[in-house]
Amino acid sequence: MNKAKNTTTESEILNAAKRIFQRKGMVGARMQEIADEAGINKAMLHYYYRSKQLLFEAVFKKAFLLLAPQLNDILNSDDSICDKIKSFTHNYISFVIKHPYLPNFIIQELNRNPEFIKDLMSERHFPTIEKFKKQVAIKVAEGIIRPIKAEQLFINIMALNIFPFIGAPLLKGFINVNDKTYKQLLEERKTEVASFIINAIKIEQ
Amino acid sequence: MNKAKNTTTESEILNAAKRIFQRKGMVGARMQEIADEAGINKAMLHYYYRSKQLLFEAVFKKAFLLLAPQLNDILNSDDSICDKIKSFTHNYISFVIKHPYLPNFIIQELNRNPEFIKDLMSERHFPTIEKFKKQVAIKVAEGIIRPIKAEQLFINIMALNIFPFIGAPLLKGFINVNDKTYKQLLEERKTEVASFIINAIKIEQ
DNA sequence: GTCTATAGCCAGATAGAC
DNA sequence: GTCTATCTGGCTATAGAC
Repeated sequence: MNKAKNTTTESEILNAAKRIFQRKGMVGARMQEIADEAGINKAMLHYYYRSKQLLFEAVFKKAFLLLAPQLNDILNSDDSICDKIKSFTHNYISFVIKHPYLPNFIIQELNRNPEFIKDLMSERHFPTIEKFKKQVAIKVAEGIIRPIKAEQLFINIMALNIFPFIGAPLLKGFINVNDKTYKQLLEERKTEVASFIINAIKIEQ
Repeated sequence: MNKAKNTTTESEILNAAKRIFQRKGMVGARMQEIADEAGINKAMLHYYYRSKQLLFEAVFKKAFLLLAPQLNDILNSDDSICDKIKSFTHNYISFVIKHPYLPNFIIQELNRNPEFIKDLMSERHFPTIEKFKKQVAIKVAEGIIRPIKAEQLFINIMALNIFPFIGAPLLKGFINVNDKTYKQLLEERKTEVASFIINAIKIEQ
C-alpha cells in the first residue's frame, strides 16, 4: 500500500534474516524462526523474497559487500606496506569484534557453494591483488622487506585477522580461557597482529 | 551373527559417515546419502548407531582425536621453539593437504555447538598450552625471542596453518588463481609458514 | 499487505518379514 | 544382521480470506 511501510517490512525481514542466517547458516536456518525474529508472518517472507534461497542470497551478498571493500585498504591504497598492515588489521579486527558472526558466515557458505565466489567477483569494486603484488615485489627487490610472495603474505594477513574469530571455540578450549579473557586477547590483536606481520617481513637496517 | 562381519559393517558405516559429514556437515548430511555411500540400507545406520546424532558424534570425536594430538608436537615437546614450529607446520600442513575437509568440519561443528569442546577437553591426551606458556616466557626473558604472549603466538600458529584450508574458496577468489595454482601455494606453505613465524619472533643476534 | 490454513515434500526413525 | 515398507514430524511454499 504505502511505500514507506513496504520498505520498512522488507528491510525488517532482511535484518531478521541476517541475524538468523549468520548464526545458523542457510541449511540450519528456519523460515519460521526468521519470521518470528522479524515479528511478522512466515507468508510475508515469501511475499517479499519468493523463496528461502533468494532471501538467503540477498543476505549473503549484503554481508559480503560489507566486508570485501575493506580489503581495498590493504590491496589498493598507496600507503607504505607497513602503514597499510597497521591500519587494516586495526580496522578489520575492530569491525569483526562488532560483527563476530560475519566471517564464519561468509566462509561457511562459500565452502558449501564455492562457485558462488565467481558471482561476487563480477561485482563492481571487488578487490584484486594485482596492485599489492607489484608493491610487494618492488619492496622485496629494494631490500626493504624479506623475500616473500605477495600471495603468501596476503594469505597470512587474512589468516591472522580472521581465524581467531572463526576458530574461537577451538582456541578457547586449547588456551583454556573463558569468553571474557578471550575477548581481551582479541582486543590486543588490534595492534599485536600488525607487529607480528611487520617483524616477520621487515629487514633490520 | 559373526563378529568379523559386524565390525566390518560398523566401520564401513563410520567411514561412509565420515566422508559425508565432513563434506556436508551435520545439518546438510542425509542418512540416505550415508547409507548409499556405505552401500547398505538406511535402516542399518539406526541398527548400529541408533540416531543421526549419535552417528555424527562418533564421527566427530574420531576426527577430532586424529587432529588434536598433533598439537602435542608444538605444545608439549622438549625441542626448541624454532624446531617445534618448523616440524609442526610441516607435518600439519602435509596432513591437512591429505584431509582437506577435516579442519573446516571440526571448526564448523564447534561453532554450531560450542559447548562440545568441554566434552573433548576431558579426553585423555587433550593438549593444553601450559608447558608452551612457560617455554615462551623463558625465551622472552632470555632475550631469545621478541616479547609476545604464548597465547597470541599459539593463535597465530594455528591461524597460519589452518585458515588457508578453511578460507580456500575466498582466498582463491581474491588471489584469482585456479585450484592447481592454489594447491601449489599450499605446498609452499609447508616451509613458508615456519619461516614467517620464526622471522616474526626471533631477535637478530 | 497481511494473515490463517493447508498442500506437498522430504528426512529420520521404526516395525516387522526374512 | 539385513532388508522393505511405512509412520511421523517438520519444513518450504502457496492458496485464499480479509
